[in-house]
Amino acid sequence: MEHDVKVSKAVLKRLPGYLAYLKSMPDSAPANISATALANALNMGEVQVRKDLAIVSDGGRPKVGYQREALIDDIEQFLGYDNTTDAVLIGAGKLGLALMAYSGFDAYGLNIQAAFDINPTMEKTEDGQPIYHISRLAHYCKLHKVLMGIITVPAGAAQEVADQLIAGGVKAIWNFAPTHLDVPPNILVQNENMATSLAVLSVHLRAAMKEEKK
Amino acid sequence: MEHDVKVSKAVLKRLPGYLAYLKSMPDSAPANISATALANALNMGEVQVRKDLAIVSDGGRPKVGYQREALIDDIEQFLGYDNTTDAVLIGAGKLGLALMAYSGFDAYGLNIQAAFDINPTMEKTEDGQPIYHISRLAHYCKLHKVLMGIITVPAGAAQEVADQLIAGGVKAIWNFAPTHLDVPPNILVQNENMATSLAVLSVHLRAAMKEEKK
DNA sequence: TAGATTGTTAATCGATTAACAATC
DNA sequence: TAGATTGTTAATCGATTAACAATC
Repeated sequence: MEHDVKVSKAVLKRLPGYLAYLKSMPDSAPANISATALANALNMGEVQVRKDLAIVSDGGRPKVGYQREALIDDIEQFLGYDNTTDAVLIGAGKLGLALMAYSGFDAYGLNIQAAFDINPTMEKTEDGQPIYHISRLAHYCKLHKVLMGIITVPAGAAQEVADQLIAGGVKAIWNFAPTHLDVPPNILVQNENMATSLAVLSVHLRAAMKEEKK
Repeated sequence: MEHDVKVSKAVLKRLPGYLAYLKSMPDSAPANISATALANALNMGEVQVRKDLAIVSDGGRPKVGYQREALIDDIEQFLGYDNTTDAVLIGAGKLGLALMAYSGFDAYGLNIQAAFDINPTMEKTEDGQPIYHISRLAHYCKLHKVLMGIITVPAGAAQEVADQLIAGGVKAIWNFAPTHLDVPPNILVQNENMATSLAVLSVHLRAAMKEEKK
């Protein structure tokens, strides 16, 4: 388990897939699983899987494979799912409130403490998280040492919100607004942009239709 | 504008970014824009931007750049945003209904015709799109020549839904369920998996905190 | 003309895949 | 021992970046 190695984003994005598959296996399944089996199940190259697993695990045994439970733990630990990250969310609209209500983030160690909005229409969410006016954002982040901000405001307001978050000491931003954010190099912006997915789908569809006509 | 060239996913994912930026410019801005200017605004390499633009546009003029309006049209046409794709959505839960209600997809030429659910609690969405029982899915897709399916059911039901979609002739699947889908090679699955984003963010945060302690 | 900007050709970089030796 | 599986080293592939010639 080489923790100080720089891991590429490509690898990081594959790890949750392994994790989900391993967790989906019934308890009655064998206690061990080989990289080969994992690769086949997920339609991936077995060498790639093996290399990825080598990063998070301290090794499988030839002819036996990896211990399933241990591997799950290793991936979760590597991804930091075992200790909680506090986050705030800005933009208590439909999407924002849906994310606040989503309970599944617990499993990833993400805890959305509070929401902020320029015009809070209620004091608390359904689940009791407070909704504050956006003017208190930076101060709140500093006070509670919040490290992650989730932006679900309209595109036009996103940069301003990002600036406030950074002023408050936030180190990572999960950006659902369909716009580019300008941030210092030490701040990570992860864009959750549906437009990019739609672009890929749309072009594939057109190509598929052309193919059909032949 | 080389349409038959195979374009990598990496390029496709960058195009919406250019498009959004170009569209966000005020009408009062100059009619021309250079790849250099675009690159600076989006913090990208200028050669990369120029190469990407060369794929969709039939060329800019040295010393002048690209015509902004024409470039917007070219990108939209390339991405197929100019002609509508019909889609169905399966899983009329919170996320599913939020996507149905989102009006912004029009801009990408996406039209979600109908929703399906294993247990439809209402006949129509707020906006009047019908919600059918899932048993009618494959038949509906065939009848209406639907090419895209959007899966927002729980992970355990996703594969079954995907199979039905493919049986109905769907060629592209937008998968919001956090699970791997097994599909034939000519079907495109685009995964919208928050877990992958969270993995990237989580690992970055831990590294940032380590850095701080030094 | 000079200079900004384009588009192309070549070099670099990084990630994936293939080949193979080590091990249980 | 034989064979499955691991982990590593080398080769390939693709994408990004750098260098440069073309053009308005």
